[in-house]
This record gives sequence, C-alpha cells and structure tokens, in this order.
Amino acid sequence: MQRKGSNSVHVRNYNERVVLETLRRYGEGSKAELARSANLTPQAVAGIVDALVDAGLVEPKGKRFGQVGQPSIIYGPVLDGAFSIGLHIGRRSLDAVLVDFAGQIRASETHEYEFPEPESVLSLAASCIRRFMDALPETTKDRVIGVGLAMPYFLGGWKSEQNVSEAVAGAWQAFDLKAKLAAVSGLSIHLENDASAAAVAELVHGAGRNYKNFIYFFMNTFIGGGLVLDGSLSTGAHGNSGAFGPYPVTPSRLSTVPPPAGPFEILLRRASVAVLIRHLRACGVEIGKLNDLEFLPESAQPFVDEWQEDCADALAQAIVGSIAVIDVDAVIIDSILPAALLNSTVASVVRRFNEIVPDGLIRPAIVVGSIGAKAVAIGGAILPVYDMFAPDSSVLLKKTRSNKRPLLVGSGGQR
Amino acid sequence: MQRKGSNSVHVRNYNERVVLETLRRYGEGSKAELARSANLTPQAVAGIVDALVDAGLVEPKGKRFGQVGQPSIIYGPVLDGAFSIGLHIGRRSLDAVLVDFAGQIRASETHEYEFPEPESVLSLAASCIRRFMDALPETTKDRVIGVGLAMPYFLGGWKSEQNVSEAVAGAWQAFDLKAKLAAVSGLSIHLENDASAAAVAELVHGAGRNYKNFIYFFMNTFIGGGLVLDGSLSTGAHGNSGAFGPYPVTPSRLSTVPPPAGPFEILLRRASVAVLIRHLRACGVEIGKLNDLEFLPESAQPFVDEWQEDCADALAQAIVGSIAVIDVDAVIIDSILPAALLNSTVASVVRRFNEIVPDGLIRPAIVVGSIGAKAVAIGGAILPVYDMFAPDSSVLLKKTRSNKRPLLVGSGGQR
DNA sequence: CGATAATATCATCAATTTGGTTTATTAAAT
DNA sequence: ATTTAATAAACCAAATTGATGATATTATCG
Repeated sequence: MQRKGSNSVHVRNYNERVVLETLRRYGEGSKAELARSANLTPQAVAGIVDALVDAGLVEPKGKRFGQVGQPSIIYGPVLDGAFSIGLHIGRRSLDAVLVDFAGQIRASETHEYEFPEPESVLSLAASCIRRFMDALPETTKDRVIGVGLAMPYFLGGWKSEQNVSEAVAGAWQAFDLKAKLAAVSGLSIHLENDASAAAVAELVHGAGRNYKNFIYFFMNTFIGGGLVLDGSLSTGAHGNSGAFGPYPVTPSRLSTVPPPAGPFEILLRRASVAVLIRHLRACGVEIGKLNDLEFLPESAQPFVDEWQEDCADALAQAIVGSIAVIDVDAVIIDSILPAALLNSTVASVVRRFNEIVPDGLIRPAIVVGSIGAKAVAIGGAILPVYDMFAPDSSVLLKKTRSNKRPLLVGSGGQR
Repeated sequence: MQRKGSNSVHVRNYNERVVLETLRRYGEGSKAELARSANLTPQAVAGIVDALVDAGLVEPKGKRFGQVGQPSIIYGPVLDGAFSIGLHIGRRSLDAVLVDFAGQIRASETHEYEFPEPESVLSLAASCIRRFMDALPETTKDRVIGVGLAMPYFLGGWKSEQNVSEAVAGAWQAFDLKAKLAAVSGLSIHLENDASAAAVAELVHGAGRNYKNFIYFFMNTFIGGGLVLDGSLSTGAHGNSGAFGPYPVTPSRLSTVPPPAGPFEILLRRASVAVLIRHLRACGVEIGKLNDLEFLPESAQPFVDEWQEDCADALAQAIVGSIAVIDVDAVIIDSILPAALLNSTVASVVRRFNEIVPDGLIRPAIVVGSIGAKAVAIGGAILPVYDMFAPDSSVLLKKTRSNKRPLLVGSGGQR
C-alpha cells in the first residue's frame, strides 16, 4: 500500500509500450507521427522504434508520399512478432484461439462437453496448446508470450441451476488449473474471469474503443460482466467486479421460473441463455444445441418474446442500479445468442431502461457488443499481450511483487 | 484518448510527490526510511528531501537514536507549509474549514439557512474565505493553495423532496459558483460532489486508510456516496459515480412514506435524514434542528426504530447491488446523525445485509465512518492538496490539457 | 568495570549510466 | 523555395553505482 518511486529505466520501458501500442492500435505510423502522438521528441521515438525493429516487433512497411516534405517511412507491427493463446473454459464447451501480434485469429478450436471435469479440461487445454505450438514454424515458437485462461470464478458454482453433481463442483475448488497448465505447457498463464476477459476483447477490438468507461454484460449459459474504467479493466479487490449473476432484481414473470428463495430474485435466473432454453423446453419447443436457437420454428416465437421481455426488464434494472454506483459512458451487452435475437433483446433493454430510469442518473449509451460468442477466448488471448506490451502506468512504478519485465533487454535497475 | 510518453522531469516530479506523501502520511521519517519505502536509492531521496526543505514544505524534526549505527535525521512536513480551504455547500448549511499541511483544522465556520440561494451562498462563501485569509500572517498567505468546493450536483434537484421553489432550483442550473468564486477569491477552485469529497476525507484521514477499495455512503439530508478504487477516488465518466440517491430499492414499509411513483422506490426516499425527520414529525415528535436528534424524548424511540429498520433494509439492498458491480474490501457508512444513532443503524445494516446477500458475492467489511458531520468540508479541503501534492501516476504522463505543475520550480520540458 | 574494537546504519561526495531534449544538418518530397 | 522527415552530436536532468566518512550500539578484552 506504499507508493513507489520511478526512474529513467521505467520511463523508457513505458515509452516503448506507448509507441508499440500506438502502432498496434492504428496499424502503422511514421516516427514523426508517433512522436507527435506521444508528445515525445522525434529523437526519442527514433531510438525506440529502432530498438523495436531490432527486437523483431516492428518493421518498416514502406514510404508515404503525397504531402510536402520528405516522405515518411511507415512502420507497423510484425504480424509474427508475438503470439498469444486464449482459452475459454465454459460450462458447456472449451474455446481456444491462437492470435498473432495484430490480434488476428490464426487458429481456433471448440470442444463441447456435458459439464467441465477438471482433469479432462486440463488435458484438453494442454492438447489445444500443443497443437497450436506444433503448427508454428520452429523459429517463431518462442514468440508465444503466454496463455490467457478465462473461466467463471465459480465453475462448480450455481449447482442448483445446472445438473452438476456435488462431486464435480467440489473438485474445482481444490483444482489449480492455472498452476497445472503452467507446469505442462511451460508458458506463463494469465487467469481472468470469463466475462471480464470478454470485456477486454470488447475494449481492445470492439465498441469499447469509443468509450473510456463502460459496463459490460456477457450473456452466456449464465450471465457475467466486467467493468472498464479509464480505458482499462477494473477487477476490484478480489477480482470479482462485474459479478452480475447474483445481482438482485425483482422476481420473474415467467411461469416456468420458480419463485425466488430469498427476498429477491437474482439476475442469473432471469437474464441468461440457460433460462431461455429451459423456458422453451418447458413450453414444448425442442432445443438441443445452442445453434438450434438460430432456426426456431415459427411457433416458438411467442415463447422467445416472453423470455425476451422478462430478460430485458431484469437487465434494465441491473443497468439502473449499476450506473448509480458507477457513472459510465456506455453499457455494452454481448452474448453467445444469435445476432438477431441479441439485437432485439438489447432494443428491448433500451426501451425498458428509458421507462424506468429515475432522475439524477446520467444515461449511458446502451449498445450491442461487436464480437459475439468468441469474445471470451479472444479476450483471454489479449491478457498476456497486455501484460507484456500495454502502457499501463503501473509500468512506471517500481517493482513490488512481480513487476513487468522490460520489453527489450537492458539491465537497468537497482542492485 | 491517446497515451502520452514520459521523461525524467516527470519522474522527478512524481518522486517528489511520493516522498512528500509518505512524510505526510506517517508524519515523519528519515531519508533512509523514505528511500526504502519508495524503492529509491538513498541518494535520490536525499536530493529530493533537500529540495523539499528548500521549498519550505519539509523540515528536520530532530535525530532518532536507539538503534545501532549513526542516528537518523528525522524530517517531517512543515505545518504551515501549505493551507487549504474546504467549503461544503449543503441543502441546509454551509460548512467551511481551513486546514494546514498536516491536515489539522485551523479554523472552521458553519452557517445555516432555510435553503441555498445562489447569490447569498456565493457571498457567504467568499466572506468565509476572506476571514480565513485575514487570520493568516502576511508571510503565509501565499501558502494557501486552493479551495475545495463540495456540493451536490443537483443542489436544486429533488424539488419534490424538499420545499424548494422552482425558481431557486432553476437558478442553480445557470449559476457557475466555481467560476464566480475563483474570480472573487483569486484562488484555484476544485469542484467535487459532496459525498465524493466526504469519501476522500475518509480515504485520507479515516478508516479508508485500511482499505484500498471501498464504497462510501454519506447519509446527509439526502444520501450520496463515493467510490474509492485502488487508493484513489473514482468519479466516473461524468463525475456522477456513487449517485446512490436514485439507487432503486423496494418500497418503504413506513406508513409516512407515500408509495413510489415509478416501478420501484429510490434509496433517497428510504435512507436519509430528511425521511427520519419527516417520519418523526408525522408521528408527533417535535424536531427543529438536527441537533434535536441527540436529545429525543423516550416516547420517540419506537418511531426512530421503525425508521432505522426501514433505512437499514434499503441500505443493505444498495450494498448487495453495489458489490455485484464492483468488488470492494469495505463499505463505509458515515452521516451527520449523532454517533450513537449512526452506530446502531450500521449494526442493523450489517444484520440485514447478512440475511439477504446471495452466493457468489464476496462480503466486504461494513463499517461506520470515522469523521462525521464535517467529513464533506474536510474532504473538500483535501482536494487542492491532492491535486498539488499527491503521487497520482498521471503526473508521470505528459500534459494533454491542464497538467500538473512541478512542485518545485524547475523548467524542464519541451519547448 | 572501563576502554577498545567491531559492526551496523546513516549520510554524502564523485563518477557513471540511462534516456529524453536541444540544436544543427541533411535528404527528399511538393 | 519551402516544407517536412530523419538523423547526428552535444546537452541536460535525474537516478544508480561505488566509495568514504560519521556516529551510534554492541561485543570483547584486559
């Protein structure tokens, strides 16, 4: 809890990250442009860019003509400069992606299961990583900087909401997937809540780029969320921020949802894909896989609408409460649902929100997420990249625990 | 929204703030201790401390003996090194404090009114500032670094909740108190929401020192709050974070509170001193000033208890929802209420919270604030101090808009 | 028990290193 | 001719490294 000082080595490290991040964000830029954008002198930036070129992270992409004066040499990130693996351990499936330095997906796998069993998830994850690594040319294998592991904090939790045995639930408690995966893969593993990871994906690649502060909902089998404040993910004291599953709302009006046990209902039991599927089944609509939601019979529409109204009302309540706690520019809602269904659900949320929002709150934009089902895995893959390359101002501070290593070699530091 | 670089001048500025803040926090320390605490070399700290001494902000306080080795020279902040003025513009009164560099209150004033009228509040505030300035010796007048203005964002708002005329409410909309006060006082004015300012006071001087992340409630005539994340105040996109007044809760059970207009009640109409007083009056208890709450007749106790139960239930609901949004170490509740009444109310909140909190949330400590009625004004006074002296990592970044000036002279920067 | 040596801690001077800034020069486009 | 980009050399700020001295407590020897 004690503030630390800084020194020029940290500054260099930070400035390198600033330059690199700008390049990753805009795709390309000249030294002069980068200097203006970072408020650094052309000299300082020249040194940094040259070092980044030496490190194989950046390369010249050609010259830009057309304006008065000497043409600029354009630099951009080397696509194969770094790779990262994202793993999304869900309640029904495991998603894995390999992304390159530009954030493009180079490979991806999905494996479904009835429910997640620790040992088999571990071997499944390990085999995904192995296949990704094997597919990379020998010279770039060491460019894989890490694995982002995105999963619910309580994978075995909410037993009553899914048919999960007490044994399986308990098994996760004692199972340190992160450590085991680090051991078998030899890579650094970054663990994050599933919905928070999805929020990161939205922040970096999606609508989040327009908003510095937003609340994010990800409607999955269950529902979770994340919080982006001042352009970076805020996870809270114990990493449990954006735990919208247990957010209190009024009881559901759906006949297929039993009344709540406590004094109020929780969002999880009104706004989640599990509830939709259960409702449809109870109403006689046959649903096997998630994909079936795309091609529902005409007769199912009224039941979908029922759920949608109820879901939107619950989400609107959660949004009103959330923006009282924290004032944001936007609320972003994404889901594994088919795009059309998600769009109309969010439209309902907006309508309902405007009906109920009281005076004294500033209305945020409420928008649909732009990434969809793969958001969690993609967000996971971003975690190691950000830890290594992002200009978080913590880089400027001196190490307390595991401080970030310098991007490029260099020793500089206290003995 | 573009990241900026840094340089050694910023680093020096930041390190100075780190050293000074450590000294202000612990009251005193030797150069060697400061070096260890900031992870800087003794040399670096020596230079900084010497510069701070030259600037009149720090002075040697004597030597410390007792341990092996050369005795340390102890340094501490100069009490008269800086002064700051805090103004709390409330709905029923104006509080003003003058604090010194150690955070001690050197002077304070309170002025009550029926309701705040812009022009008279301005002249009242200006006269407070003038009296504070006049009382300072000529040589230290220039040590007043600024004024912290803490007031509700919607001073004229919630018209229906108080007997405020439309005219008075509207007058505040167009009235730029900050600018006018800056003009007449010649000092820099820092505006902040009242409850957020109180949260800052708690963060710096109160229970907040034990918690890096907390949610803060201040139960005043109405109720508001603030959010402290990672050791600093988080105000959100438009500065409206912690707007707990309009937080949605279930309707009141008190017979004297009319049913809500919308689909839910708002916290303001269940947990606020205004509601308590209205309830007591409706039940035949005579209440004039706030002070009367300290000496209530025996017969009033049942009515106080009724209100307390209802208030605690509403607060517990707000806490449950808030910690789903953002995971904190603690929830701190302070108020203008007499200490005994506040203590028992918070005890009720804890009880009720434990009854209703669902699984999947991490339970924060729920504690009573340690400052009380003057929290807002004290917090206000802290604002200019923090802007000038606190090691916020934004100091390390290059100026975009109004960047912080260096503490001590020095030119360093781009031309 | 008192004098003396050993040791730990603080403080500071001087030299070095890092890294951004300033100034000046050259290159290449419109 | 003018403008802009790139680069080289000198400069400067500030932290780190290395070495030295100051002064207390603690251990030890006579």
